[in-house]
Amino acid sequence: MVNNETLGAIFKALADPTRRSIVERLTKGPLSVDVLSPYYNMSAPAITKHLNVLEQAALIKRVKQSRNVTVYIDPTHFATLETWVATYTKFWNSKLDQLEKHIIK
Amino acid sequence: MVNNETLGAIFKALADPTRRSIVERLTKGPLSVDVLSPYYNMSAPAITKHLNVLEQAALIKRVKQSRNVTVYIDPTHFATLETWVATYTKFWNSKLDQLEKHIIK
DNA sequence: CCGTTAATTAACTTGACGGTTAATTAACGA
DNA sequence: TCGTTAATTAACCGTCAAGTTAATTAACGG
Repeated sequence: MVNNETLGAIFKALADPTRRSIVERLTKGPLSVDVLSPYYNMSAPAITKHLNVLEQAALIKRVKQSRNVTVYIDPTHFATLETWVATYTKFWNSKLDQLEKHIIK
Repeated sequence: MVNNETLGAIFKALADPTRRSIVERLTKGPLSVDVLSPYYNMSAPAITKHLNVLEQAALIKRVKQSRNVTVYIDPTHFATLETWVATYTKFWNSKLDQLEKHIIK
């Protein structure tokens, strides 16, 4: 099973709309912090904090090159998340199957 | 695309370990509140609050029958969640494919 | 060398969250 | 009828999260 603490960090990270938006933008390519800050009408430290949360959940990676920090998406935990969700949808589908059989019978 | 507000409610609801545990237990069958309360060494009002959050995210349903409330899991939003996650894993898989082709070439 | 810029850290404020106890509502049952 | 039980609501408390501004670090460039 998936580590429960890890799972909590992932859900907590994705509960915030700004962070979900950042993740979505990152699928279109890596970004630097100074681009994100004006986009969200938010101070640079606020963005830094959001990135910390995302990084702790291992949903992103930061690479510092001289002064500039580039932010990349990290796919591993999206897979973790998918696995977790899948266990529930599978469960439900099997229930539906049972129900269907029951009705047919 | 999936409603952003709905998505926030779902992630927020699943960010708490007690609520994830409740959801997990509900897959084994419906429950009543008075069973949950002692199990988590938690007051009944605390459980009520957790159920409110889960219900607002439409992850569970409550059915009151005379004095007792039975709690059921509601699968619709697990599907919503799966859809959302899938868009990211799909994105990533396509990136991997591109990378693979690039390496091979 | 010095001013500017990118990013983080520190310190603070505000509001939401997770828990509590006490009070309330409503239904059961001896 | 009246005490008990299931559940929720109300009011409250401590902690954490999300934002701010100010200060700090480090690298760029004229």
